[in-house]
Amino acid sequence: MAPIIYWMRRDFRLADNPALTACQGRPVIPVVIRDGSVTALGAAPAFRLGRAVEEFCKTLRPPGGSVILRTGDALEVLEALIAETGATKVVWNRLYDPEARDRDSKIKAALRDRGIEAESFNAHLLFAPWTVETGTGGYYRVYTPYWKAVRDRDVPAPLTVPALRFPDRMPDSETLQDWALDAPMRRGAAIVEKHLLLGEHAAKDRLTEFMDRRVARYRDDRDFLALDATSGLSEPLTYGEISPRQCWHAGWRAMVGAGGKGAEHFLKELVWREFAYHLMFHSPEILTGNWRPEWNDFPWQGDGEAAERWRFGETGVEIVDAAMRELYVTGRMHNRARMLVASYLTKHLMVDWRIGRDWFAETLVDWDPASNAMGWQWVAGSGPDAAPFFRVFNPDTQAEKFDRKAVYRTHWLHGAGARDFAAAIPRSRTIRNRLSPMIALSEGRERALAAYKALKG
DNA sequence: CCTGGAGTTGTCCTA
DNA sequence: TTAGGACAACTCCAG
Repeated sequence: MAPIIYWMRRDFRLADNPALTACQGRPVIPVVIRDGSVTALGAAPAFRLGRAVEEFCKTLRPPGGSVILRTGDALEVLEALIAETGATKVVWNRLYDPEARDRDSKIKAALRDRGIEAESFNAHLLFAPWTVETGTGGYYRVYTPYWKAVRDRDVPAPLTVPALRFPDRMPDSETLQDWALDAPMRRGAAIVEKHLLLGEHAAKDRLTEFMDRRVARYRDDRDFLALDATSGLSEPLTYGEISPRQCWHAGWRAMVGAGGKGAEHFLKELVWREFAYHLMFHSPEILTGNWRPEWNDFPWQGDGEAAERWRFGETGVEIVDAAMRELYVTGRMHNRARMLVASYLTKHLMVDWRIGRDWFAETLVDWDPASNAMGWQWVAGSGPDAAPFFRVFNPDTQAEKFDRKAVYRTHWLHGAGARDFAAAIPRSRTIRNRLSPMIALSEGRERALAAYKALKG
């Protein structure tokens, strides 16, 4: 019986996996292709992708199955595998960024031209971007109406784990060692590794634990930087180790149960992820340009000393520096801290939001193109449904509110986190403590607001 | 077509 | 000490 090729990209799970489920009954050949979309990844996302592949291989059942690794143009790799194995069908779960859509649609057409079945599925999102539209047929530019439009929709129940079988002889494969996806991380890899939430089992356990123990307090506690009060699920969601549908149904069960308002807020956060994809699909320029073109005239600062000090937590503003260290050591950052450091970079330092976007793309293990671009433009003020520009975060006020006892700052500036940071950064760098801020907080605020005012006038 | 309510996450000053 | 209003209009979106 001819095998099916299952092309894996961001869906490293067995449960609720439509493409994998479509492989039932025939021998399946899972393949990961190192094409341009992989080589273009930042250091942390590339490293994390490799770990996702490795972990997925361990969960494959029955044992004996494996994931085939190949390098090259995706269509050429798939065609080579078809020739080698006699496969007659290729399946995958869709991605929604513009480059992937362009690549995948061409591949689908090319395969079908050659008489190969090609089928793709939605697994990465709750709501395919084109299925949500305003009353007049446009796309949503404001979150709340988007939320109201989708919150009561039926979401299909998650699929169960399919029964798989593999060909008697698998095609040749490269190895993860060959790929060396962790190489750009250098000595940081071993440190970030300790903080990963890795694999399908761990993600499922985390979701269960979150719904059992944390979600009821989510609304009240999620902003406190030193608490483990958020879901922490962005990372496995990015790599598809858990599906948004699994999260959605768990959230709904909690909301009608003991989770209440906290669970509702969790669902809204999940829908922010959907909204980001909705925007990226209908307005892909959000990835690269100021979504509001008037911001093209804002005097954005380029990549200089200010940006470099920001990246390595040397701004002299403790809460900002602590957060930047958290990012470097763990590959993640608390949601509120992300807003705060983004506000500081784009407003107090007036550095172009794209410089921050790129650093996050380099360092976040939960990096997602849609959420990252939307988040940066939201804070910078240049995006859809953005915060008003006068809404400038004051790092001192934020620290007083959300890190009152300085537990977070102390950990990253003077405690175990500081030691991890010292061990993670390039050897060529020396840690500089007690730096003076580049600009006083009030002065930075006034300067940014003045530049904004000039823009409007 | 018109109308009107509303808009994730803030800060600062004044009374 | 604390609560309320200003900050800026503007766009979005449903009815």
